[in-house]
Amino acid sequence: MAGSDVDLVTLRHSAAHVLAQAVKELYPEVKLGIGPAIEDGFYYDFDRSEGFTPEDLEKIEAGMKKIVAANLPFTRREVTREEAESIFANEPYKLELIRDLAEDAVLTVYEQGGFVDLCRGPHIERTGLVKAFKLLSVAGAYWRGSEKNPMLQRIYGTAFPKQKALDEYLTRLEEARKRDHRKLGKDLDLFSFHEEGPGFPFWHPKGTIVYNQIVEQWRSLHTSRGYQEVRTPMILNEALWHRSGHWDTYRENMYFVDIDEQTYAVKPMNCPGVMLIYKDNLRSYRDLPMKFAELGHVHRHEKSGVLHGLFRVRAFTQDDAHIFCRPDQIQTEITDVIALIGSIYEKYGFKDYRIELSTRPAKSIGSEEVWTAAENALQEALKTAGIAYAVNPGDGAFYGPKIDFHVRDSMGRSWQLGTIQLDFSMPERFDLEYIGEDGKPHRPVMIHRAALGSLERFMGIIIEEYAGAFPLWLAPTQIIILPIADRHADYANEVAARLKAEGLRVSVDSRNEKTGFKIREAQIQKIPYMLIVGDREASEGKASVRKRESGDLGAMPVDEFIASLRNELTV
RNA sequence: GCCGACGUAGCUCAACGGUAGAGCAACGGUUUUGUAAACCGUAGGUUGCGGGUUCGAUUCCCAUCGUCGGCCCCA
Repeated sequence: MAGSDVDLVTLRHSAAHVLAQAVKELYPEVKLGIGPAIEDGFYYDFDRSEGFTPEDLEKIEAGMKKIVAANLPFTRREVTREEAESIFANEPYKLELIRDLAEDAVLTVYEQGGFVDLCRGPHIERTGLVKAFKLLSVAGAYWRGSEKNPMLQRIYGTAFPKQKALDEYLTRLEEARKRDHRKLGKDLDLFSFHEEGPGFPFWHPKGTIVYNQIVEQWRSLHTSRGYQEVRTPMILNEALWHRSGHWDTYRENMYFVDIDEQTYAVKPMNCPGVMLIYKDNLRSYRDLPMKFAELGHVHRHEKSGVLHGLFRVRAFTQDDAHIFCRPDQIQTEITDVIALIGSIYEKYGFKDYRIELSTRPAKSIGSEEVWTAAENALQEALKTAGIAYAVNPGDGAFYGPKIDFHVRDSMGRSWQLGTIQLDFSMPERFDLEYIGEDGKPHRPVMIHRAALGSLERFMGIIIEEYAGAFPLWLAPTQIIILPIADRHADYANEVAARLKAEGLRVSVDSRNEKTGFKIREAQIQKIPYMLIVGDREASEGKASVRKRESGDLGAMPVDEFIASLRNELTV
């Protein structure tokens, strides 16, 4: 398997070279950036003032087909720095790359059909091997990934060894589009966005039911593990944010309001508010750990270009919690949090997740010693728990290092959900204390953590995960009752009342429509169960059950149906 | 924020310089219906918002807001 992965990478990298060759042949004035293979394909960056139109992409694709048909050999050649500089004399970006290569680096170029590119390789043998490829899109991308650099035109494409694999990939893209949460959110009437508040989601009744179900599950798991739920204010005065360090490190993402000649900030994070709760009482070593959970609605002024449905919004609810503990409790606490997060994911079928440890970022607060201590503590906790993890240098929060949970969904996509952040700085800044066994004040440690990350993003993820077909416990409408004709409405309402009495979410479709039509609509609305009731059912106290996934299950007594739902809900 | 594309009825789309059109949904009627779409009719839009060009703009130009695909960021 590993072998074939490498081949795919090589194939795509070579396809990127073919793309660059085609572009250079069509538009010789274009300057080359870089063109690597990426997870699902490849891209190549070009500097061209006019950009590329979809028609240009078609021409380029045709050019690539010719190059593939010519079956040109790729040849590798080692060159001296001087040779390289002369070959790429008209390619400023390549020259920059050459300049930045280590003194003793071996420079290589690859050539096919007169097109030469600076490249480490490897490549496939001949262009004819690029059998199945397609250019997908064009987008701006900063040279070397920095917004300080010029923006180049990036052409994305993908390539596979066989046409069948390419077709399957394109079908998969199509499938992913069908389950896009933005589309399903509209189709299923879950939420909306409006010009009046870009990036601020509006939860409709059905979406709110799903949201509340998630919260209910979250809440019961937390209270049973000793968390105490709190709520802190949405806006707090400027002084607090200076003290927390947000003013200096996070201000550009914050909203402010001026009232009574004071500046208030809308909270972008919940921690400073919770600090005040901790400080409101004298704490004993016996009180620790204290675990304050908060479904905190935070606002962050994200740049307009990054907004993306529910995945990236400007107001969201973190399933936050702050654990205040003694230094000797860090490991147990972190181990507990890891276990809790795992049990929350399990309910959604997310069993495949990986953990990453992120260390001190460039923009941060706190001393070197404190950071090292915090990073070591997290690492120790992970090692003791025997959990494998990768390290992301420089990716931590400004107040401390963190562990992130990345889950893989049913479509193989990865999402960052949970996070555990260890913080020695904030307790320092807020001068938090607890009285130890020795009767003297000591500094507690704070652990910030979230399991779902943001309820909004999580909703987006599970909408796509389930393609809108929520499991019974989450479904906005769990059961819809479909009376065959007007004369069955009373019986339908009677059955509905019995189900409602059981706490089930049920509705009755008594419209003047044919049963086939009502079933079709209920299927499109992805309602888990349909109960069809007519003369036969009414006379026997039964209901014909139709399940969303498996269709007609036949008639059964209403009690029996209720019992089976009870059973399904407790699994 | 940056690059590019796109905003037409509740939804999905058409018309692309000459008085804005379809399907679905909505509403009214007929039908009383048995496991994924009955039939007939009615209504619905200062074409995102603001300027400009033109005899005339949904169509061309400018600006602005929003959305989409990426980049930089990020829960």
